[in-house]
Amino acid sequence: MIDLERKRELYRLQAELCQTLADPTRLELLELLGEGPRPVKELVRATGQRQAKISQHLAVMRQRGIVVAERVGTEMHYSLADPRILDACHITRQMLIDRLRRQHALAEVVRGE
Amino acid sequence: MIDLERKRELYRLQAELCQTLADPTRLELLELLGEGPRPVKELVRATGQRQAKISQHLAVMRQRGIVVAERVGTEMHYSLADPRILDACHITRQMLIDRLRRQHALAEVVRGE
DNA sequence: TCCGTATATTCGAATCTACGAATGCTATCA
DNA sequence: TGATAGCATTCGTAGATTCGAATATACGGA
Repeated sequence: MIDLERKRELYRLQAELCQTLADPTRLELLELLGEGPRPVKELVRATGQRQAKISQHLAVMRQRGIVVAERVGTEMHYSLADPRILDACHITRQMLIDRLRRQHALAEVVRGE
Repeated sequence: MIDLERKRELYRLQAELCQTLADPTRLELLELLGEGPRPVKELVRATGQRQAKISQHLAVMRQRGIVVAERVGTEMHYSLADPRILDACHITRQMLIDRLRRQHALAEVVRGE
């Protein structure tokens, strides 16, 4: 690779992005936002978490450019900055589901012996 | 969703997987392993990092089932447990590259004024 | 069996992260 | 101009993470 520094910098940014995805609440929020823009109130309701917590997580994702916010009257509407983030999430999720299935199948075999 | 608990547990596991990806060295290792199984020595050489550091990161990924290790004579050969992990990485990376490009284009416009 | 190469583990310090609690800000409406 | 609803921010703390340094383990060859 010609520019090693640039490559390393990209890995650093990518790690930062992954770090932002590394929280169950944030993953749930992203899924919710996948269905379209949503006010904070609705996200709080759907997740059942405290308002401050949701707001903190939204702030993290906003700072990292994963979601964008827009004021609509008295509400703040959040949406995905780039829907491709969901593609990545769905791949990792499918990997997990497949792994769980394999483990389950293995457990069946062991149980049957 | 019928089983909210199961959904939450999946988000937890998914967050754990993302957490494992949230390190530049580990991302670099995954890319290297994408080209095929590699001995630790080679990974140390390619990254230019200390051996202990590489071994620690490999241990983390091994424990989380992202890579698998096999002894070959005196060496340990590591490989990807599921190549789909690279698909997810490439999506996030492409998102970053596109974002950087947009920022660059915007900088050009500003500079030209 | 002793040695060297290859790899793994342990430990401690520095740094980061998520959460609850409390508080602040802003727009609408009476 | 309060008052209220909706949301953001700050702060303190418990727990997690990363790294280097040191040390341990495993295997093949002499």
